[in-house]
Amino acid sequence: MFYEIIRNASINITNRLYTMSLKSKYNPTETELEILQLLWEHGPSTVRFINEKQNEEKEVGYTTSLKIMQIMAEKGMLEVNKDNRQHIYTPTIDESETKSRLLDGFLKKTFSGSASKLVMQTLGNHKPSKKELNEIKDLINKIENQQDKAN
Amino acid sequence: MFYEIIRNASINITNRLYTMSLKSKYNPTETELEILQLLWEHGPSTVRFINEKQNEEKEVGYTTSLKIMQIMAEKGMLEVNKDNRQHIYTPTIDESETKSRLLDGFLKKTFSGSASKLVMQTLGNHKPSKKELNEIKDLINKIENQQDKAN
DNA sequence: AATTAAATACGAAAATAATCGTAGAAAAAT
DNA sequence: ATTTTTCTACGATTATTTTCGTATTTAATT
Repeated sequence: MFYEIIRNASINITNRLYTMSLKSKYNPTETELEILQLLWEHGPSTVRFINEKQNEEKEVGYTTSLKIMQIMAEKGMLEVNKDNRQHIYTPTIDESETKSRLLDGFLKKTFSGSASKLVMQTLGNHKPSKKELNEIKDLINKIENQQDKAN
Repeated sequence: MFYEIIRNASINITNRLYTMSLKSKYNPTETELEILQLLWEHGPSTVRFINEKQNEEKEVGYTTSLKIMQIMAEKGMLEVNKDNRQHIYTPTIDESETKSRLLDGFLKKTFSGSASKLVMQTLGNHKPSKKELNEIKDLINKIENQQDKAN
């Protein structure tokens, strides 16, 4: 029953470790990222489920979702459990790691790598709530403490 | 002498106002953004100049730069002064406006629109300098004051 | 068991982005 | 004046991403 998924998992784990160590092989395209987000949010899913979620936003043919998810699996970004007819797809890549890599790229391309520019611009455009502001301030304090220690 | 550029300018100003009002017509591609950055940084430039700057990073054929800049002009993102043989290209779109639009898109696609998540992630990955931290803190204070006033 | 419904497999087409080669025009150098 | 260099114009090609149609397989329904 579970052989397949377990076998897949172990293969993909080595796979992931390997490719991760040789530096961020995965650059999800826009559509791929959309699907990753859904999978991260809802956990392992069928094509049908993902396709329906996508259709809440915009019309996407079923075979379109299918094809893309198959390609993602081919690339190693997803792993597939084929035990049942409805295959189940799971991301092999870590959400926050992937996002921070995407962030890095965006930062370089758009803000010439200046993190503070980006932060300022973001805060200027979208005022966060009080609670969020406090979280951010806490983080800043932590960073400052670390810097002080370093001196 | 200057007729051409002035005429172009005025055309493009109305153009810009028009298209801006119907919501962000310009979604520069990656290469286009690269070129925009160079133009914003160095001011109106020739293809040759841009191409040489690009080549400091990676090899790009001259006609490739040319073609892309021509396309950008066609789209209305750049305006061209053709008075002299070496055409001079100028962005018609505003740097910070464009960047904040790109930021918005990225925020939606990658952080489901949560500005504070993005800020936290950014600060976590790239610790800014003391000076930058202070700037950010100032901005946060300003935002907090505004919020207090609103209550 | 036969029919219908719901998946996947596969390949091709459409859309978009990026690169380049070649020709011809204009200027600069000889 | 001729040659050489430096541009732009233009079209074609390549690469990548996205979409979709059709065939086939598998399961569910009657």
